[in-house]
Amino acid sequence: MLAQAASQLSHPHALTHDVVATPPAFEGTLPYTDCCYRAGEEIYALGDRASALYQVEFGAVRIFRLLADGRRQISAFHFVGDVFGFEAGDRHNFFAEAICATGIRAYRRPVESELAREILPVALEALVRAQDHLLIIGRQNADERVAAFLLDLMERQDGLTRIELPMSRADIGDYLGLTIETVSRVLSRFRQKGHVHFERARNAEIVHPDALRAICE
Amino acid sequence: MLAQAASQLSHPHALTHDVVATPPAFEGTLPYTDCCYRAGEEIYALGDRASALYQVEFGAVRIFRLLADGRRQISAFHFVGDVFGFEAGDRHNFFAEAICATGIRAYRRPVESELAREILPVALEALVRAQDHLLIIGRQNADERVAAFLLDLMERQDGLTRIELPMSRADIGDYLGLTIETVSRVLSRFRQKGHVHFERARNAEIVHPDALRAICE
DNA sequence: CGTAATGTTGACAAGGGTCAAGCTTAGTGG
DNA sequence: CCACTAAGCTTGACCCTTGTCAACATTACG
Repeated sequence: MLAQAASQLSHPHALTHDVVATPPAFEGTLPYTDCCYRAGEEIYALGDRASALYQVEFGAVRIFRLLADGRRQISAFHFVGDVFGFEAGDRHNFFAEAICATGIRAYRRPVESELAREILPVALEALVRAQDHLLIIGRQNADERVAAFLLDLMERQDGLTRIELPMSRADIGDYLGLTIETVSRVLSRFRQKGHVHFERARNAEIVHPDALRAICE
Repeated sequence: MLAQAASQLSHPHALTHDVVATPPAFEGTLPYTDCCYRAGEEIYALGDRASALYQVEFGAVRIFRLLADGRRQISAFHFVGDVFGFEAGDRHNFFAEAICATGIRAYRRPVESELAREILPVALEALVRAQDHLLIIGRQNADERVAAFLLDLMERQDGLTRIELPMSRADIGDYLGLTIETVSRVLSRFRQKGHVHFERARNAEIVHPDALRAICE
């Protein structure tokens, strides 16, 4: 597993281009460099100059904002193949951190004219995702939110019922607008009902996807 | 007031181009037609072909989604000058309705290559707005949400402390992820504390903007 | 002027948050 | 290799914010 090799790296550092087989997002169009991050490491911070586009090669990334008192809202998780890091201005409006040992391909930001065509589809998709998320957080209860989250994870992991949850319960809570405790309680209830089986806290088998679908309507 | 003239129209219909002085969003680049809508009228529905971009000339628009059981999440309000209606695919993912008598300029959707450069900035801005909204709904309480909403309205109405709320309490609730009753109670509390003065339910004076800023941090 | 839609307020209930204790797991160092 | 520790997770008890239900007030409109 690539993540194992990566976890031994003490600092993010450039790799050669042929380490990983992730298909490039901008095939043949943009120069890039690869970089590894350990769990919890910052990829960029709010206010940093937005000078690159990023693609996840392996691992997972959380994108978030903070309120003055420390409350955190995770607006997105990114997994293998996902592209992120484009911004409205020339500065980042968010923080990005590696959730676990993570490889990132950084594409030098193309000039404005080319950039538009390249990333508009990605930006529009991100917009739809953000608005879906808004519906979930604004109008669904804890059970519905967690069910939708598990189904989303499943779909993004090739639809396989065995899923990994690389993020902590705190991450899930901050993504769904819930507390750690509520996330934990809902997952326990799903487990008791037999909808999900947890081998470990971060490895689950979705036993009855349809039960979850029925919950989030 | 243009809205008065518009409110007499019985059906949406094309206007000549020189009725309103709103600066076009795509000056000289795209052909357009103008159209009027009455309060509550649908501009487009989920699933409709996304064949145009829209700009508000006067009035206000709500963009929303529905859950199967009728719960509604308003993802955005659009006011004079705002551009909306771009989508990830070739179909609309949302409903758009006029909140009050509203004039809309519909630009024929440009070909893909031109489209990208035109609307990328608008799309990125919408993304930031959606993600801001996510933080508010996911991590702020009722007082903070309503305070942030009032300040947002104020800023978008030229920063003047006299603001209009064209939308109903139900709209505000569905935008902020609250019920009508909670919105009403919070507004009453703000009124009692002297932060806001309501001349009518939909006309307010923000007496102490800083008090509201302090509330939403 | 009368009616329906919209908004306000109150009483009560419940979903989810807070605080606290205990359990599991992974990582570390002897 | 095992024991210790810290971080992460789970569970329980309690409480608070917000939702629900209902009555009433106000406004807009025909």
